[in-house]
Amino acid sequence: MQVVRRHGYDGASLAELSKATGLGKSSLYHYFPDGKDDMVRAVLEHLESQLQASIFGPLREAGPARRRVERMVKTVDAYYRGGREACVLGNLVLGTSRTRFGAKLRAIFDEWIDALAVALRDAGLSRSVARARAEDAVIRIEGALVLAGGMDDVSLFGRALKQLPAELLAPPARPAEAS
Amino acid sequence: MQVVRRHGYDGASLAELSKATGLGKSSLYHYFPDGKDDMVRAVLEHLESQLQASIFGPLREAGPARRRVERMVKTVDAYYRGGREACVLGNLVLGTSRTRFGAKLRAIFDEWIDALAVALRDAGLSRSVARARAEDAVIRIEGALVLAGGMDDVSLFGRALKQLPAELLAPPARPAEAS
DNA sequence: GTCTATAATAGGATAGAC
DNA sequence: GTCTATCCTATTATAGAC
Repeated sequence: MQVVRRHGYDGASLAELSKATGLGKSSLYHYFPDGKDDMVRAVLEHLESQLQASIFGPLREAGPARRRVERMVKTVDAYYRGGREACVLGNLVLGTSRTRFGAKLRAIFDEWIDALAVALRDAGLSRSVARARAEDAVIRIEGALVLAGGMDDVSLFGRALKQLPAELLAPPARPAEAS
Repeated sequence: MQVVRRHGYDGASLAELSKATGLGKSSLYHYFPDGKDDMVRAVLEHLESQLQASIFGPLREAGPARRRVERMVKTVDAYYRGGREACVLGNLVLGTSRTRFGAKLRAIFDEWIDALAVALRDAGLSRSVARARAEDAVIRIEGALVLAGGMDDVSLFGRALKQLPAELLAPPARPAEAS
């Protein structure tokens, strides 16, 4: 997963995957007979259950909505190491890997948005506002990772994360925000 | 530029660059003696002057700030073809290309944020709020491209762009927004 | 400046011994 | 299940004719 998140699909060579896992190429092909595609699929499966356990699940649990959102922010911050690590998903939204793994990528993004929207509904927001803000949150997180990486300034990521709870949980009175 | 924006650095092979430009490999090496790095540097130079002419410049021109921001949004929408095209910059914020072109990437993002902050200051916002919101705008644009790509739903990009002017030009009274 | 041809290497993938 | 050895292709890059 680290290799894919750092190099993307095309940049993740078998040599690097071998080094990172400690497995020789033959062992990799033993576990993943279909080659690199198979390995990246496994990365996405692993990522999905990781996210389910650490982010999506907690967002749906009982408890104050603000707490659940703040917990997500903390977990996200840790997961991306404060903006120093890139996003596996963002990295695979590119070139040929996008068409290869499109369905899974979409599913994971969707689970994320859904789980966050549940928390926002519990905070009293309408279904459509909750959905729109949940999308916005993911947009901000992914965008902040890109900009923090491009500017080589992780404080951009920290600031974006810090703003999230207030923006997401604000009263739904903002002008252009449709119900 | 199209090849780089669609495939990223690692995915942009000389074969594709040759096909896209209509130049044979030898011709490419004639114009770009240092190979692919040279070509991508040229892409970034070209992109920079394109953006200066079509986005950064107009953002700094005289005229109502709202108009200037709306014009940027329109140009951005056209440039990314409504979310169907990826971002060259976002694509190069990855793997080895990030360290190779880091300085240029940072410079271009910075010019963008600076130009936008000028417009926002003209709208009456303080220097620090203008800067923070300008960063936020770039974050949203890049993030919306990632999510629209990942979800295969360009309407996410359209919606994010549509919200931008109002969010950027809102009165600076929002709670957690430092001066 | 462009072409054909060709290096030289890295990349993905497989064979077969152990 | 792991190892060494190897294949094949794509890739970056160069040489030299035109």
